[in-house]
Amino acid sequence: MMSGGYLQFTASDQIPADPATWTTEENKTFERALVDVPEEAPDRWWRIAAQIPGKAPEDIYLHYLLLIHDIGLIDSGGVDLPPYEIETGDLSPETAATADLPMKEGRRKGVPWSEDEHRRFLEGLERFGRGDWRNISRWSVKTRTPTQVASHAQKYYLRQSVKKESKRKSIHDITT
DNA sequence: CATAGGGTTATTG
DNA sequence: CAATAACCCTATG
Repeated sequence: MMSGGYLQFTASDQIPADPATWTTEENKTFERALVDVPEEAPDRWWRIAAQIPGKAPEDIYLHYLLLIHDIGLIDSGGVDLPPYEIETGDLSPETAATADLPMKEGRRKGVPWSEDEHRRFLEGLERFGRGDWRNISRWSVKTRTPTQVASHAQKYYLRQSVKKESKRKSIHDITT
C-alpha cells in the first residue's frame, strides 16, 4: 500500500550508503532546500544535492518525482492539501504575473512554466481529460488560470505533433 | 539578425 | 466555456 512512498524512513539511519535510501534527516534537509532553492533555478537539483552528502542531482530529482507522485495521489483522493504554502501576502512579480491581475499598459510578462507545473499539468490531463481546463486549473495546476492552462496545452500538443511530423524526413536521416 | 519556442490576447464555435 | 488563430516577446543559432 504505502510502501515505497516518499515518506519512508529506514531503520538503519546511520549508514547513508546507497543513494536510494533516505534517512529522516536527509528528508528534512531535502524539504528545507526545496523551499529555499527557487523553482526558477536552472541548477536546482545540483544546488539541493550539494546540501546532502552522498546524493547526486539525479537522486534528488528522482526523490522529487516520488514526492510529486504522492501529492498527485492526495489530490486525486479529494484531499485538499497544497504541497507548499503560497504566500498570499507577498506578491512577487512572478506571482503577480501568474495571477489573474490585469496590466495597465503594455502586454503581460509571460512567465514560463516550471517543471513542477508541467508535471502537475500532465497529471491533471490524465485525471480530467483533454479540454477540462477548469478542473485541471482548479485541482492540478492551482497556480495557473484555466486560460493559461489551455494555452499551455495548445503549445504542448502542437509541439508533439510537430515532432511526430518531422519523424518522416529521410534524406538526411542516414543510420551511419 | 532571423527564426523557433513558448506565452498572452483576440476571435470563433 | 473550449478550440483555434493571431500576435508578441525572448532565447538562440
